Amino acid sequence: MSGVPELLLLRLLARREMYGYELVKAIRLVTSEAISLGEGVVYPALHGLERNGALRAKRKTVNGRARVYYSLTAKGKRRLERLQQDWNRIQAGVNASLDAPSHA
Amino acid sequence: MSGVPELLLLRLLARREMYGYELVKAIRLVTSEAISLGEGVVYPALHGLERNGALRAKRKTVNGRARVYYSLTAKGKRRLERLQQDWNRIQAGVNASLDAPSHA
DNA sequence: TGGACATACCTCGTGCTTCAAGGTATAGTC
DNA sequence: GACTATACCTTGAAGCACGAGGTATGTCCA
Repeated sequence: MSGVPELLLLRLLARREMYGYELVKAIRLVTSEAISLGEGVVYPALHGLERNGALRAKRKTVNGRARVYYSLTAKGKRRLERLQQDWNRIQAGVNASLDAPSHA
Repeated sequence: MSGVPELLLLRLLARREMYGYELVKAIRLVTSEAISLGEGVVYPALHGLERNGALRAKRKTVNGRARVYYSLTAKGKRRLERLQQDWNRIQAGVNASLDAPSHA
């Protein structure tokens, strides 16, 4: 039903490559604290997306810190588009319910 | 994260009392097929909401058919308001992420 | 020197939600 | 007598999300 975490990750990574820890903070920031995904959600999600070919991982060391940068593959782009459609569909459905008249 | 099914059920029941089978069809109808909750989702959800005092159940027989009508309690109304706020928060967060600029 | 804090990665166990599939029974229709 | 619609329900499996924990390095300050 949800898949929101995956959608957010893919969307951010569609713009530029980022690493896990950065994504955790970026999501809090972009959503003005409305959504806060813990590391326990983000890391497993990234591994899963890499495993099924939606993401590509690249290891880099910056300031003596090991980072794992992720970027979207073609498959990941397709997946993002589909999740985005799903989200729009659900959003429309829920909002219709919230606004709906007392019903016929 | 989600709680969408619960939100939809409470929202519909806030307008008028309804029974399970009716709710299943109403959700499909109101959301133009965008969201379709099976009976395996709806019945357990209703039972759970009744158990914790958000709903009141009333048995009626109509046309020889046994129906269980549900209506909101005061507690259910409060729960609905909270879920609705959560939903708005999440919706805003996700949409902000979708629109967000490439980031600073 | 050592303590605290931020950075950066990770896993594990638990529990909740959701789903599809199946099961019962009555009423109406052909 | 068979099929469809109404109406209720449970169960088992799968997927998701979360908090709590664990490791290690760099920085800053006292």
